Amino acid sequence: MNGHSKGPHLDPVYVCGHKDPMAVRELLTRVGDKWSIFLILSLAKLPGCRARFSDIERAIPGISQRMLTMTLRHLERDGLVTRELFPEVPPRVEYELTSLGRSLLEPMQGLVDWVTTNWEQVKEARAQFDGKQGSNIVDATTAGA
Amino acid sequence: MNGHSKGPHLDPVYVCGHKDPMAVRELLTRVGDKWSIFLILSLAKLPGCRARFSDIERAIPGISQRMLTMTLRHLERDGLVTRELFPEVPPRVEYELTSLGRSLLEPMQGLVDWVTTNWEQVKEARAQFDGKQGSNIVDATTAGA
DNA sequence: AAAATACAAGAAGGCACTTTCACATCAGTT
DNA sequence: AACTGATGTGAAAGTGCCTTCTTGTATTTT
Repeated sequence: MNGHSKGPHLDPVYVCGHKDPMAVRELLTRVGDKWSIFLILSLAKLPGCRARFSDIERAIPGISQRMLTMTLRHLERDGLVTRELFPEVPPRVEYELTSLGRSLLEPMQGLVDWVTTNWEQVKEARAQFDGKQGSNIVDATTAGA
Repeated sequence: MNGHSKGPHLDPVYVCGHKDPMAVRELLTRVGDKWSIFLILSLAKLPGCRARFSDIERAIPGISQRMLTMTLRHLERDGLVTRELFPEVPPRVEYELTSLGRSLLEPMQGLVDWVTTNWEQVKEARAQFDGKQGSNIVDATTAGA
């Protein structure tokens, strides 16, 4: 219907006969980088889903000014946050989740819940898998009694 | 409680006073790579959430054998898919979403729905943002009548 | 006058993720 | 005897994200 042409080096192919996987991957690419989810969930917890630059910086240990700036720009570009500059000195800038950004919180919460419920299982699966790799080389194929 | 030591270079810090953002980011790191979501959603659509290697390969245009193998290994390691090798010649291998993997489909569907509903808005926001950058240099600050 | 503030952009480098290409298996087919 | 099929591994190269460091502003404080 609408010829969507942009997107980060994604072939305009409808995978599996649907366009959903393509678009979902774009979303995951957008939100799955190192810092975006921290920004989104941090803003979500603050009153009015709003905070200034330095507040977010403090809320996310380890983030650099550069990455905070860049991540906020990306989210702003995608319409998920707004940026409001108050021309004071020193400057004050407030970021806020847009309604679009807040609408993303619901499905995000679904992921949060899934992780809360199931992450332990994932870690166990990893431990078991890694254990098998290192020590138990002998398997049914080679273990002909 | 349990000293989890592995994980992709993540500081053991509880961000925002919760551990959720950390774990969610781990999940997004896991599932947010270039191909994982295609694999998961492809398997989800197939009968029994099960398919062989070459079927998945055909279902995902552009994926290389190497990336398909590696992505499947990662998902297997995390307990999201199982791998069953039939020692035939030529070999046959079937992959299937585990119950853990299938439980992830529900929150994933939440993302799919959000994208279906809102992605157009994201694209519009991007277009508008990119437009402002290029041409409309003059803003309220410099435009003192 | 020098320092601190709050925010942000630029350059340079490292590292991780991806891609591409080649190679290996082993029975059945030509 | 060479080829094909189905799955997978290894090496090498490319690409882009992320980190770190530096520079900048204009006012208030010391």
